[in-house]
Amino acid sequence: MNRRSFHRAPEGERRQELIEATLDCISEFGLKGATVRQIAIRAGVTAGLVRHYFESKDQMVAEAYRAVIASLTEKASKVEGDPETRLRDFIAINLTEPVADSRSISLWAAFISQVRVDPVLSEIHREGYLTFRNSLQELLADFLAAKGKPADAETCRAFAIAINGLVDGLWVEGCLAGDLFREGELVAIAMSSVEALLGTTIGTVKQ
Amino acid sequence: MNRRSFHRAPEGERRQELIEATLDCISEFGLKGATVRQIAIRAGVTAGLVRHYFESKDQMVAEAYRAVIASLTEKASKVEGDPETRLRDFIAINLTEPVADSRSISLWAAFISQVRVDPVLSEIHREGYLTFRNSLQELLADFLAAKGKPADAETCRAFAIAINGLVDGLWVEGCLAGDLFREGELVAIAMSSVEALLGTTIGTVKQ
DNA sequence: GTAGCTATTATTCAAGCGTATAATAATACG
DNA sequence: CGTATTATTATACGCTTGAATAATAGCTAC
Repeated sequence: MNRRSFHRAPEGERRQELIEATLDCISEFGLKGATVRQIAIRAGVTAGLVRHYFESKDQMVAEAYRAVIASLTEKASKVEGDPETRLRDFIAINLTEPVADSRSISLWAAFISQVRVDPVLSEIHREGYLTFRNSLQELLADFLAAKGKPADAETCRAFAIAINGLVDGLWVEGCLAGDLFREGELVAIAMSSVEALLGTTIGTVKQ
Repeated sequence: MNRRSFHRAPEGERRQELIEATLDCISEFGLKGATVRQIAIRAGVTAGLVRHYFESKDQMVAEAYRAVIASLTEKASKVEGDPETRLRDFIAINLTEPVADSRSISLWAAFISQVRVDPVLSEIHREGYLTFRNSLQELLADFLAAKGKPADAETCRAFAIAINGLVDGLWVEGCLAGDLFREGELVAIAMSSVEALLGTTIGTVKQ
């Protein structure tokens, strides 16, 4: 009858630990391997506790997805400084760690693969995507205006779609096969590509 | 004792049906929901038959992944005509159906999410990615040479990385939220973006 | 301190999983 | 036409899953 000792965690903290453990398991073992038991082990508790904090495993996973999106977007959303600096930082942040790493894309892909299956996840995704693209669009509007270039809504929309695609695509490439690129190569390619797209320098120094 | 009637399928055909059923289930129910039983139902056979054609479920899934990559790359790999036409077709093919649809990205994402988990899938992915990017790189080399632009290996490599990223990123955007874009908008944005990147027209007509 | 609350553990359950095996029906071949 | 072959079905097995329940241990308030 050796019942294991334990300590009571403050409300909220344990929830956070469980969500983090969920993400760890999904990235390491896949959605299939992220079982309630495995997650509990990772969080250092027993399986039953999950249902004390969440209505179901599915609900916990959905909240974990929200956390992923937040971690992928929050850093880039709070860039500061003049428009040019903000644009440069936006690109660099999305293509370097911790945003660009294999854990991130594992999590992202795991959830994307469920978008068709689970309408809840689908809605969470769409919300996150639009927020991200809109913040990029505003950033571009400021930047183009500062450069004295046409910055009407339609132009900014097209640029935002293109640059969002470019950055996302390079992010995927880098996350999945970072070893195929030289140090800083992806960021450099992104910078010069954005300059070519916008027809302006963004303050990067050509080698 | 009503044993269900059945017909014997020609060798290879049944394998193909099972792989197709596997992909259907993964895209509709996720990797988790793609159980042997569900796959068998989709294929119109009983579960036991899977093990008659494949050593294990995992092996069947790996072969299914090969099929996905093939379907995503084969159309774009056999573009024909002069370099300019081939480049244009390459872009258009990747951003319109059937390559760009929600089923494709569900499958792609499901496998990407397993790349860290399963070394077999990881190797299959890397192989497919490099093949795809190299064919794009050759395409660009031909195109730039035809346009009388510098086409050294390093330049082509950087362009291939950037354009591959751009196309992949737009592909993801379109697959996940096609309804957010106007008809043909993504292709148009891709075309004009590639023109800006390469500093050349590629024969598209500006609206 | 100690009574009460609840966070946490321990245990149990039915359902579903991948796989193994044996029975059977469709085909191929002499 | 009969027989061997094997693709297919049917059934069973051991294991894992998410969830429900009961027991218990740590904290808080008085």
